[in-house]
Amino acid sequence: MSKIKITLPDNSVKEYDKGVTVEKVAKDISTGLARVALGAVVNGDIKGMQETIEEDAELRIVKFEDKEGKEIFWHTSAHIMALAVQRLFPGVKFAIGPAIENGFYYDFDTEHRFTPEDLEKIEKEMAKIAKEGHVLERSVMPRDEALKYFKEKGEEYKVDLIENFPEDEEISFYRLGEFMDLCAGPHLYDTKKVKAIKLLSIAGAYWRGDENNKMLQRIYGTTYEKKKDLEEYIRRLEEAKKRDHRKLGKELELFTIHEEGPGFPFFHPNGMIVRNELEDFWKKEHIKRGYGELKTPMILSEELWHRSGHWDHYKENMYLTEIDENNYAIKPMNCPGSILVYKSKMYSYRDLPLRWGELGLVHRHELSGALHGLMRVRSFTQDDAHIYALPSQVKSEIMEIIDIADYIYDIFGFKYHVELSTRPENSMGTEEQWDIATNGLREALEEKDIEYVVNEGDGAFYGPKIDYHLEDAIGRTWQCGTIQLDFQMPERFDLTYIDKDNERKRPVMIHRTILGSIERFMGILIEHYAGRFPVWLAPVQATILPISDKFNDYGYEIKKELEKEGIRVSIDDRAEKVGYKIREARLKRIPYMLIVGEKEVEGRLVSVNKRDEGDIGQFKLDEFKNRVLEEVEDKK
RNA sequence: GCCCAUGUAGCUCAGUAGGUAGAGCACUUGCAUGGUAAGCAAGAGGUCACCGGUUCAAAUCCGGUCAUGGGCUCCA
Repeated sequence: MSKIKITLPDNSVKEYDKGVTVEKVAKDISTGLARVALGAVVNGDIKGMQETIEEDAELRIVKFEDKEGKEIFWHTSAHIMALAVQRLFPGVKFAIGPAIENGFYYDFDTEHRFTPEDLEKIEKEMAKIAKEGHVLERSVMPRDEALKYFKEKGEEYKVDLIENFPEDEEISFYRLGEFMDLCAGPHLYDTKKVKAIKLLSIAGAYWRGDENNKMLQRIYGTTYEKKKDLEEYIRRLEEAKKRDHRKLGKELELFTIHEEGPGFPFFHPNGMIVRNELEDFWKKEHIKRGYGELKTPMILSEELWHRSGHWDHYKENMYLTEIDENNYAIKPMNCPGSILVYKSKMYSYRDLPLRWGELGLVHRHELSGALHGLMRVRSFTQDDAHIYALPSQVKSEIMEIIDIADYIYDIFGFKYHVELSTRPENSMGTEEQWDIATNGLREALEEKDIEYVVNEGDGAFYGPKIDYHLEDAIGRTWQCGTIQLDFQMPERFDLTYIDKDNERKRPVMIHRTILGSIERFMGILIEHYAGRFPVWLAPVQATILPISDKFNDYGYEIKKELEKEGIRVSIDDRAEKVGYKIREARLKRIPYMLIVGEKEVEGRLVSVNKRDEGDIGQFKLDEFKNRVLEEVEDKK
């Protein structure tokens, strides 16, 4: 048997027989790591304890705290759940069961409808299996044998999976007790480490995520090594729910959504303040950067949408209407409107690039089941802009947009990730145009040194795009900013400029948003700040709380003073105790409370209570004024 | 759109083996004039989402509709 050299975590090198298991190597590590080992990273690949090492390698032990460790742990947990389901509900067919971000799921096909009570039963069975301490046994089978095995068992989904594997590969299996599953691993050595189990929800999911396929039943769960960690996770989930923008939106009187208009949000006075502040900020930043502003109509003739390609590629999502027996559509996008403005005159190459922004209200028919608070609605305002550029200007324009996005997201303190979305199936244009456009975006990203993931086939029908994804309170990500490069619309609408050589040429069009939609962005902002908006966005910036109604007059006096400076200030003149008023102001997340009583009237002072900080002392009215104005100016 | 769950006062929720509803907060009024997270008391407020069926009787059982929530992206 040939020998291989393995470098261990303490940098010592040991010699082993080729094909040694990770388990064996782990046991040789003297530091006690083997006890906590869930697997190992070997030459960059994660391996379970059962797997073998075939060549010289560097080995790093993986613990639960590591990303890879959780993956192994939850993957094994999915198998434990599958075994539990097999025991309790014989005849269930198995689809797939991966580890996900905070746990795992498994998809099942059965006539039986799983209920919450079933989840409890399954949980108990899982605990039993974990305790039984089964070792997960890895094995391999040739492809045709594996196919035969699953065909005989009637496991049609496993058969489907294998049929889509490369022809000549061996198929690996893991056996957990009586449950034998098609599986690449890696897995825990045995089930004993799984100590805390919680099944979270039952959901429908299409086989292979395709709505033409059968809908399976998916059970989500999570597991931990320690009970305490599971409790901590559940507590975090509950905390996050408290900052749900739908809950805060109602509590802070920002917006509501009614049965009478599903997906069509109503903004209340408080919400409009946040919205208007955001929009004003947006406008100022864009004027600084050479943008002009447009406002184009919401209803435009059907014929226009045929020309733009939306009719063929986007009709499903459009609302249609009729005026004087002619067909019209409510705009789902702003670009055709912008294009009509462009076409209203002739341009020289000297005029380009043209940058035109539009806070454009669009309507899209989203699937009813996809609606979600402000995050996914049927009418929303895009902070859109279209840039008409010479081909030679495209890259610098894209880089400029990347800079704006950075600048704006940074003000709110957002973390985001970037995706590059490539050509979708149902799209316009030639392969070559798409390549040039996609590479253009890629180069800009790389030149800016921005990390991105490629999202194959998710581009717009007219061009590839760079997307900015922001996180909500519970870690779901939502696309906000987007930069799309478009050679199609200029072609379709015959957009031109006159170049140096006196020839008519085609400009390139860039579609872009930064906030994405005002609605979605506000939703994310609400969750990001947990309703505690920074002073410049807060619907009410300061509230005056007289100690008793004897001091209401003074309260109204200073209210007037502050309003003169444009500070949004309210007064609570009810005959309530100050403790009561403070409680209410806190629940409204008002940044400053100004408490006024006898002491303050005498010295023309305000006693200031700052949100999250409490009493910060007495201020002269002017001092306080300046403090707030500076904070508004600073934005952060 | 599809799967599952849910829908009782403005909000959070209780309730009924089928006999037309209850709490706390909020709201109104009165008393209390109180210095940093809920003062006391009284009052008002609901076609129990909507439509239909079963029944002497339906908020409760059955069916449908609408809306909301979670999921349908994570690839053995």
